[in-house]
Amino acid sequence: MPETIKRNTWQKSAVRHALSEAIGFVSAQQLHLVLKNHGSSIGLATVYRALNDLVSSGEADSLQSAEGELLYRKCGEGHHHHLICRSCGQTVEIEAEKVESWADQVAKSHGFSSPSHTIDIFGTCGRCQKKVAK
Amino acid sequence: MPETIKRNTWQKSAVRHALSEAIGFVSAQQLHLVLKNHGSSIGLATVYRALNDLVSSGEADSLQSAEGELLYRKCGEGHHHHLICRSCGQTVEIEAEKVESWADQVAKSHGFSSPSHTIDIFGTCGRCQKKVAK
DNA sequence: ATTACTATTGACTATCATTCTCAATAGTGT
DNA sequence: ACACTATTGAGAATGATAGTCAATAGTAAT
Repeated sequence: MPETIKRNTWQKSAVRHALSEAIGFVSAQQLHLVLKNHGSSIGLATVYRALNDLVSSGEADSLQSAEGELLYRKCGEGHHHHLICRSCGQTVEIEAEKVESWADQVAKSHGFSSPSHTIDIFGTCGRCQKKVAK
Repeated sequence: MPETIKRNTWQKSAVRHALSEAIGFVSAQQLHLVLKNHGSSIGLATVYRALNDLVSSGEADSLQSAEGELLYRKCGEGHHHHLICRSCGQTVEIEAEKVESWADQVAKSHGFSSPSHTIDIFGTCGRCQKKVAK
């Protein structure tokens, strides 16, 4: 029933592009700032909307930071998880087939259906470790 | 240096108690409502403060819901993870030693130090599956 | 008990990310 | 070019959580 036809706007492309330039995970606010600084007149609400679209179309991944902020990242194919640097946000995509199946199995063994999971690893990357040891 | 002596107040006990009565994870707001409904005059800010204390003293666990809300739960000993029902919030504590060590190993192999992780499994529990099939 | 000290409280305000509203604008197919 | 409507942007609204500060109430010593 809700058959809304999607349109392509320069705003959406701008968000897509800004996201692909970003290193690691970025927040909607950060992206908006970057776009503004580059002279764009895009609105904050639009950035949020575009980001939501990208996530639901599978072009981007999102996760919550420790502070509850939503962070976004352009992502490759398929299902995967992340190893994220706590201080600089640098991200490494990791595969976790074993853990995936473990999670599904645990859910089933407790009678839970349609399992999904949240698996993310945080740490301090090599570069940031050196910085701290200044 | 900051050596603040903790005091025991009926408010803290109330929060502790309300938390232990709760099934699964609950939000600070929910707890506050429950306490109010039971005639307590406790303030919302105090519930938040008490909850934070409980978490940092290890008496409770916290995690973020899909909507970014912080949820709390009284917890047993040691490090563990959760299997949570999406619709009723019922929680099962699960052990995941294999996954723990896997996570640490992945972090180390990428040069990340002091690893921590977020591993939670969501699903629909047996009871809720039946409800839906009404 | 009384007192002095200060951690804690509660009502309120502030913050901050995210979402909503709605009139104005701009893709899209004809 | 034209109508149709998805999308935009500015600002207001929401909602969770944190901060402020005077008043209150644990606590230990008297």
